[in-house]
Amino acid sequence: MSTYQTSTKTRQALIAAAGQLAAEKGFNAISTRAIAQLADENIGSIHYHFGGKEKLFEAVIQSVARRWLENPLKDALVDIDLTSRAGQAEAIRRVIGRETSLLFDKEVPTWHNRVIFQVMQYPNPLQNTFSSIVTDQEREEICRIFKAIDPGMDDDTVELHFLLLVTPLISHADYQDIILQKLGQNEYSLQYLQRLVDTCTTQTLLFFNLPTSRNETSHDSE
Amino acid sequence: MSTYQTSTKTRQALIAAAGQLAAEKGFNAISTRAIAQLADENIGSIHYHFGGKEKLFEAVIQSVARRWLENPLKDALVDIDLTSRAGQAEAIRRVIGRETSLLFDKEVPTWHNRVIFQVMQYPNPLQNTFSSIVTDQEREEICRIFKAIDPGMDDDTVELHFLLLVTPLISHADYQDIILQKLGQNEYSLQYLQRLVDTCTTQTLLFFNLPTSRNETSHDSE
DNA sequence: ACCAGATTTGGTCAAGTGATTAAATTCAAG
DNA sequence: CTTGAATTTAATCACTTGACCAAATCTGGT
Repeated sequence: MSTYQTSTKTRQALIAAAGQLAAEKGFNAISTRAIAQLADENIGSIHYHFGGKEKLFEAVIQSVARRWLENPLKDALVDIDLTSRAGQAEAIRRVIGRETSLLFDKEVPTWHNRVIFQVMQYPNPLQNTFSSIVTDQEREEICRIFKAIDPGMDDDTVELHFLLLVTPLISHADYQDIILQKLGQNEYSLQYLQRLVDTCTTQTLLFFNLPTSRNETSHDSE
Repeated sequence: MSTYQTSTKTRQALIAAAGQLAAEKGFNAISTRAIAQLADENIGSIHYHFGGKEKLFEAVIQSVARRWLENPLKDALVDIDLTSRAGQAEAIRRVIGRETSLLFDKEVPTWHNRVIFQVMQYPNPLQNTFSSIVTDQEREEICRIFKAIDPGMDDDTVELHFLLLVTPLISHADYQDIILQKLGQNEYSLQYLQRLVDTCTTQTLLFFNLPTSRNETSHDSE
């Protein structure tokens, strides 16, 4: 009747193991046996708990997506007046800040980000799952900001600026290993992340001639 | 004796097929049989011509890297005076322009870029192959530019700006399929690429307070 | 036309694949 | 403590994997 205590533990172990391996080798390249072994669970459990390999992968995506679902971008922007230049600048700042927090939160297992990008690389069913849950809403909100900054902007240009805003962050998550190797660190330092956020923000604000300081309207560098 | 005509044709067919499949599913997820079938060659040929699956993959990387090897960044910058603000600006312009050409050249099979990023995602032997051939030199040249722009810049900051310069382009190549889908096109239009280049360039030049027009020297006090 | 070496072919091999299931085990509720 | 459902286990299924090889075929030089 009721569920066992061990049940959710087994599920979580399998999800974590699958995510970890998928992050490393890609979803196409991992076997149920490898997952079960890493999770220290039986192979049959995958079929029992999830109904098969593919369903397990769906659960992995859901698990990763939860972080975004719990922090809707819309909520973070709800108090902002997009008609003022200062409000627009603040919106840009929050978008970059929030995305950075979500991507580089030290609480989050390192495989989370990589799983996302494994999935987004090439059209596949899992990609649709994640897009429809997360990416689409994000894009919509961010595009709304750009439309407010320049109402005459055509759709392609909006998409371009959306991409220019998020790709540096995405790449930093995507290529975390190589980048950290070059930086000689084993995780992004707070200073580095702060500088990343600041530089991205400033570049965007400068480009749109928005106030770079929260209190002023004129623009100055550094 | 001499080699047969069909030999290189077979090799090329296998490399192309392997690249195509690796672009789609990743190097870890493709089989020699699938490669041989797509190439319309016999499975045994892979072992005969390359000595095994892994060696074939090495050849794929070599094949992709050739484009960069034939266009060294150093050559593109050889006539630039990095001590002048105008020269620094021109250097930035050339870096972005050249990288865009290399990445989005319509002559190049679409699988080339994706293979690169499949390989760069996670530490593996193929990654070292590509890094040592291509990435390391690129980074060194670009970092030289930033050191010229601001000699006081520390190494981490140089790396950061190196990344901010190239990641928008890389992501555009990396996530080509999703982006094009959103743009409703099947390849990047010249206008879009031009706007991408211009925007990236302008953002960087504005940030470093470099002259954004080729004829001016600098339009601000320093 | 002929030959020697280059290439291709089709097949075998052990190892690994995902799915499935019956049997064994564990646990919460009565 | 008993009971019956929830969970775990280990084994089997048909199938694919990369490597390898001996035989067959092809090709360029003579």
